[in-house]
Amino acid sequence: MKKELPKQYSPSEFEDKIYSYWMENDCFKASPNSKKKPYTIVIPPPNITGQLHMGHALDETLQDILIRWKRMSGYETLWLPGTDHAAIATEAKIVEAMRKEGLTKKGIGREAFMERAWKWKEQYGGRIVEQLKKLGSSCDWSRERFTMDEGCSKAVKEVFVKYYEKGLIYRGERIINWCPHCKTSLSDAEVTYEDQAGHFWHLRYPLTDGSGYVQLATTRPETLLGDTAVAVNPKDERYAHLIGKTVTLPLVGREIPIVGDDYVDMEFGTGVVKITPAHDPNDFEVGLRHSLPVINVMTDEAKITEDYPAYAGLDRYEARKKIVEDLEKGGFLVKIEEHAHNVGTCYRCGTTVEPRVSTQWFVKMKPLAQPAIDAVKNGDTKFVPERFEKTYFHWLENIRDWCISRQIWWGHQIPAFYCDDCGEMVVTKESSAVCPKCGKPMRQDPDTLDTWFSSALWPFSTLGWPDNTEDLKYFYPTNTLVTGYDIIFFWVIRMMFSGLENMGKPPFDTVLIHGLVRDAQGRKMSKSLGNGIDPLEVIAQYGADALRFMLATGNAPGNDMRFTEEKVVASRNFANKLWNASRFIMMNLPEDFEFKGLPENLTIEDKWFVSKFNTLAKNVNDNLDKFELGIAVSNLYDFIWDIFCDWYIELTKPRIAAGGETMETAQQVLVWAIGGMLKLLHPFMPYITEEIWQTLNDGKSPIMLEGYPVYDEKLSFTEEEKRFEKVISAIKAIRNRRTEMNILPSVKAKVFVETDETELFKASEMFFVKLASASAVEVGDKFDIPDAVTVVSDGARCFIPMNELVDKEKELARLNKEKAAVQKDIDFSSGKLNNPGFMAKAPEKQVEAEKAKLAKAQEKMAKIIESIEALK
RNA sequence: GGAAGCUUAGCUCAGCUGGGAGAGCAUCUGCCUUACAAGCAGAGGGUCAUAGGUUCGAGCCCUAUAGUUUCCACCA
Repeated sequence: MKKELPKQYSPSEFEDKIYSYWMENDCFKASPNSKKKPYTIVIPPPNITGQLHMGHALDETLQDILIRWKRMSGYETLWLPGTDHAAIATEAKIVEAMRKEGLTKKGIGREAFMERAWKWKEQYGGRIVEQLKKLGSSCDWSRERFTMDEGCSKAVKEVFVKYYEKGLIYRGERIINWCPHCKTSLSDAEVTYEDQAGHFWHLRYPLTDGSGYVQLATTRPETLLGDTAVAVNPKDERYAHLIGKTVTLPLVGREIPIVGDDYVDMEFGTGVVKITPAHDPNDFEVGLRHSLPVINVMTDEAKITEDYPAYAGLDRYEARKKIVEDLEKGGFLVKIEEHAHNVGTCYRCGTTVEPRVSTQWFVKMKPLAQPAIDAVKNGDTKFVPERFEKTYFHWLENIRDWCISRQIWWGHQIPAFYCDDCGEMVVTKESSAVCPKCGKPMRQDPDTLDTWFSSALWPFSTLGWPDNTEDLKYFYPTNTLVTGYDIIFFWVIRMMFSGLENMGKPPFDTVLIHGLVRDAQGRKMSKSLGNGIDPLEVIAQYGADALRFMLATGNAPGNDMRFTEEKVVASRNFANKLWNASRFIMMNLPEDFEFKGLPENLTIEDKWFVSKFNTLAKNVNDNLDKFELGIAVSNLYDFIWDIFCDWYIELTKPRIAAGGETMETAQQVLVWAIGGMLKLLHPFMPYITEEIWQTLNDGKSPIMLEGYPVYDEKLSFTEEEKRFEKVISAIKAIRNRRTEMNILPSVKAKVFVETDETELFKASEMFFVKLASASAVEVGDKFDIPDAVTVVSDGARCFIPMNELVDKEKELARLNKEKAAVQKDIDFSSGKLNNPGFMAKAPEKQVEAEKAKLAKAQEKMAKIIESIEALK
C-alpha cells in the first residue's frame, strides 16, 4: 500500500486521535512487576479549581519529555497524575459562588457545605485533567489521585498521629498570620510581603506619675488599644531610669509598665516602642519575656472588638482614622511622617494579614529540617540548577514552626477530639472518640489542615502508603521532581522532610527547577493584568507539538522565559518542515517498499549523514541526561532542518532520479533516517512523530514504545564525514560566488573541479548539477581554464568558465581579498604555534587541531596564489 | 539588611566542563528549483555592560563598579 500523508500539516486533525490511540493501547500504564529499572515522576498536582495556564504547560511539557525519553530508553516509567484540593483557594471560590445565591457557610452548616464542595470537585476537578491530556501528557491515568481521596486522607491521619505521638506536632497559643478575608490562619510561607506607602504617627504617652511623657512612633496606631507595655533598651541612658515606671495609655486609660528589652533599637526612631503582644510577632516575644498580658483587640474580620465601645465594629482602617483623630484631639499626636514599609499579605487573596494570637496546631520544624538539609548536603537529592540549593538551605536553616491548622472546612479535619466536660484531648486515626476519663462522646477539632500538609506526602501517599504496596516498594523513591522555583518553600521542602521522616529516604533524587513563563514584555502573566495566554487556544491554533517545542526551546533550567507568538510560529514551521520531509520520503518509495534496515552498500554521503546522525543521538542523550532540554531541542532542530532537509534530502534527489541500486540504497537510508529522527524527536513532539510513524509503518506499533536511539560505534564514519565535507564546501563556495555575481540559478554553467580527491568528486558530480547549477562537471587534478571564475574551497579549486561575464579586474580584486582573509587565518594559527607558552601548556589535541588548521589554510593559499598568477 | 539571577546582532534569547561569537524573528538581495513560500539560496549586522585580574589563551574563571529583575528578612 502506498504510504501517504495529507499535503497540509494540520495538527488538530490527528492530535486527539493519537491520544486516544495511546490510551486505548495502555501505552502510559506502568507495572510494579517489571524487570526493568523504574523511573518515576509524580506530577505537581494542579488545583482542582484551576484552569490550565502557561505555567502548567511548561511544567507538564518538561515532565513529559523526561518520562517519554526514559520510557523509550528502557525504563519502567510511571508518571503519576492527580489534583490538589487547594483548601483555601477552593473554599473561597465555593463561598463566592454561594454568596451569589445568597447563601453563607454559617447558614447552610458544615455538612451541607462539604456536600457542595465535593460536588464542586466532581464538576471542576475533571476539567484540568482533560486539559493536561491535550498537551499530550503520558500520565498513567489509571493511578490518578486526589489529595483528599481515601488513600491520601488515610496517609494524612497516619502522619498526624505519628507526629503527635513523637512530639513533633503540638497545639498552642501563638501569634500567627491571620487573613481577615479568608478568616483563617496562614503559615509563614503563605504570606507575601509587599511595599506599601504608609505613615509614621509620632505619639506621646504620658507618664502616670505626671513627671512627663515618652514619645514613640507607630505605623499602626489602632493597635494602641492592645498595648500592654512600652519598651526601651536598658542600655539607653536616655530612658534607663524610666524602667519600672508606668505610662497611661491614651484613649484607653490603662496603666502599663515601661520595660527594658534588648529588642529595642536605640538608633531607630525615638528609641521607645509601644508593645502590643497580641498583634505583632516581635511584641509577642517581648510580652513573653516580661509576662505581659495579651489583649486581642480585633475580631476574625479585623474589626475592633466590643471591649472598646468607642471603636467597636469598626474595620481596622476605619478605626485607625478615628483613633488618630481622637489622639490629635487629646494632644497625644506629635506629628505624621510619610513612611514606606513592607506589609504581609495573604498569598491567596492579597488582603493584608493581621498578626494575631490564637490557639493553633504546629509542626515542630527543627528536628525535621535537619535530615532534609543533610540529604541535599550529602547529595542524595540534588537541585538542577544547583544554585537553588542555597535558597533551600537558607529557608530550612531559618525555619520556624509550621502552623498547620486552618479555620476553614474544605480539607482534612484535624484528627483531634476534645471532651467538653473535662477538657481531655485525644488524637486518633479513628473517626470518632470517646473521652477516656468521662466516657462521653468527644467533639472533633473543627479546624482543617494546611493544604500543603497533604501534598507534602504526595510522593508516597499516592503510591499506597501507609500500606506497603507493590507500587510503593517498586516506585519509591521517585526520580525527578519538576517544579517552578516559586514552589520550593511551599512544597519541595515539605516533601523532603516528610519523605525522610516517614519513608527513611528522600522522595526524589533530582529536583529540576524551571522558571516562569512571562508575557512578551517580560511581565508575569496574571489575571489582574489580563495578559495570560491560554495554552488551549495556542494548541487549537498551532498544535500541542508546536507549543511544547516552543516551551522547551531555549529553556535553561531555573530561568524565566517569555512567551511570544513568533516562537510558536517558528516551532509550528519546524513541525511543518518535518511533515513535508516525511511526505517527500513517502512519495519516493515504491508501493511494495520494504524496509530492510541500514544497507551495507552505503555511499560516502550516506556515511556522512549516518555518522552525523550518530553524533546527534549522542548529543541529545547527553543533554537530556544533564537536564539541558533546551540544548537537546536545538540539537534536533539544527540537525533535522540543516543536515537532513537542506543537505541529505537534496543529495538523495539525483540518486532517486537515477534509479537502480543507488536509489534503492538511498530509499533505505531515508526510511532509516526518518525513523531515527522521529524517535529522537518523539519526547518533544509526540503527536506529529507518532502520526508520521504510524503512516510509515502501517500502524503496526506506537513509536512511543520504540527504543530511543543512542550512540553506536558502528555508525561512526569519521573519515568519510570529513572527506564529504569537501564536496559540501565546494558547492557552498560556488553558490556564494554565483550569488555574489548576480547569476540566476536558471543560468547553468560547466564546472571544472581541480582536486587531489578526484574519485570523491567524480562520484559527486550529480550533486554539483543539482545543487550548484552546474550544466556539466569535469573533475581532474589539474586544469588551465582561461576566462573562468575561480572558486577556492577546502580541498578543491573550481573553475566556472563564464567568458563575457568575467571581469578580470574584479576577479583579481576578489581573489586578493580572499587572499588577505586566508593570510589572517595563517597568521592566527602560526602565531599560536609560534607561541612557546601555547606549545608548552596547551593540550596536545589543541595543538594538533591548530596544526591541521594551518595546513588547510596554507593549501588554500597556494591555490589562491596560483589563480592570481593565472589571471595576470 | 542578606542572597541570587540577568546585562551577547534591531528584538527575544542560546552559548553545557575556558581554545578564533550562534539561532529564531526583523532587515537587504535573488529565486514559485514538482517535499515544504509555514519554503529555498545568499548578505549585512556584535571592542559578549564597564574596569581590573588569573591564564599560553576569557563571552565563559576571580574582584570591583553600574544598570536590571527576583527571593528572603525586617526597626516599632
